[in-house]
Amino acid sequence: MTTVLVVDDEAALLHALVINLRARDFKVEAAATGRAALEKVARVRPDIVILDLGLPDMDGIEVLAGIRGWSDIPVLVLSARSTSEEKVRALENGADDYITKPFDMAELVARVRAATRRSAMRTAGITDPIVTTEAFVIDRSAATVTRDGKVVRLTPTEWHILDVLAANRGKLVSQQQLLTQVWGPGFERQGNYLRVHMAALRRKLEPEASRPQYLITEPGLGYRLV
Amino acid sequence: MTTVLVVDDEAALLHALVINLRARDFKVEAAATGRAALEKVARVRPDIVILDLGLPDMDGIEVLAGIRGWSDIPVLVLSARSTSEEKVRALENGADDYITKPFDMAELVARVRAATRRSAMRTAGITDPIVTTEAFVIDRSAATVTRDGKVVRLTPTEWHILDVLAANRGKLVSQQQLLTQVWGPGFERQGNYLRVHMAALRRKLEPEASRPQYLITEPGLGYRLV
DNA sequence: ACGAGTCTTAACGGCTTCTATACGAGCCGT
DNA sequence: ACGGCTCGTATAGAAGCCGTTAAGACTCGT
Repeated sequence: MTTVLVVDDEAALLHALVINLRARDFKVEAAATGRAALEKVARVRPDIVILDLGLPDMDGIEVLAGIRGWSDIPVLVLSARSTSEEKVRALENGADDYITKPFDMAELVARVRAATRRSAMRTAGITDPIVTTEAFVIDRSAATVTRDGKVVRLTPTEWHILDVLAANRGKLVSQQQLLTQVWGPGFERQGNYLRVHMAALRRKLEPEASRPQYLITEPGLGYRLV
Repeated sequence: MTTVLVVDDEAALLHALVINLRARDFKVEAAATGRAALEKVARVRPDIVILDLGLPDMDGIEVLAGIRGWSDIPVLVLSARSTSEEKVRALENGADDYITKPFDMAELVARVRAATRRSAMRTAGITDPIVTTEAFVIDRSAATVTRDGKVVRLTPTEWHILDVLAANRGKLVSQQQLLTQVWGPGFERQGNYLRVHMAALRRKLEPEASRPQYLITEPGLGYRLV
């Protein structure tokens, strides 16, 4: 779940923000001073910060700079000042958005979503989705299977099937699910396709194709990768 | 240099934007209709789009959706409407920012900078600008390939393909992905383009063009650079 | 307006892969 | 023990995909 850190010293506004964001399925942390904000950013590691510039203990831009000194998380600035100088100053100092008070709650939430969506894209591709068993390794992003250090050549449909199974490793995947995912809708009756290609997969991946240890069939239901 | 595509049908406003952005060291392209905008996004590949929602030929949100269908570039929406419904609609549909007219030019430029800054972070940290294989070296920032110490001359399309593959080195890049990234949306069916240009690439880069070692084809799925 | 370089388009052959079918093995409840 | 059902295996022909080539269309600079 997305964690939002809200920084504001007005209790009423802070409360309103917390309530509204919680209602929209965000996990919310709150801070009322610049010092507390910096501390919480470091400790909680939120996915986004909503920062009111009018804080009692330090200048809002300083807080922003303090965050930007070591982190790239999106910061959405909130302020009563609407002059373009103020906006430009915040944006040039690393803010991702600038909203003037009073603001509309729906818009603010939409802007929070937009900012997190973009920053999530960045971290998305980093972790390679690799599924391992004792006998072989499936690299879903590279579309390769390695067994005993050697890449196993799979045909397109074999790969598709294995990919679906790997995506639900351990879980049971029904035949219908597999058929529609791999062949598209309308092939739900072609259970024999599955049998043929599962056999090919086992021949290539299982140590003993006749006694499957990893590509398990769940009679009457479907298949499972363990 | 950062390239920005400005989409607006009011000649005066369009001109003002172009002038101001050029003065701030942006490379600027312009479009006056939704259709022209979509075409230019695919051809020019700007780093950011400034999109006025009030276009004569199609709904601004449609244009936005048309871009988002295949590309992640930042889109900054411009509109005369200031209701929160409109803002939310644009932001939920993939807009990165929403500015209401009339707007301050300095603020707009600051917001453009903020959006490009964030999107640049994404491509910077992840992909190494230089990709090396045993046979040749790809310098993505200089757009050159070196083989045996000599620069290999590539045609624009060849380079574009190689660039996409290099950005995902080791990973499988599907044919559709390659086609939309290189030719733009609507070319997903032209698999033969890929065949022809991949052949040319291999002739120039592979030691043995008939037995590819680096530009690997994964039948039925796509290509991979190793 | 011309020419060099580039992209599109279409066709073909070779090879791999999928489909479709048939048959045997195993499991289950009666 | 037996019939019914599902699953695994084998195989031959059909279909699909890829690499290659070459010719026409196009773009650009001269």
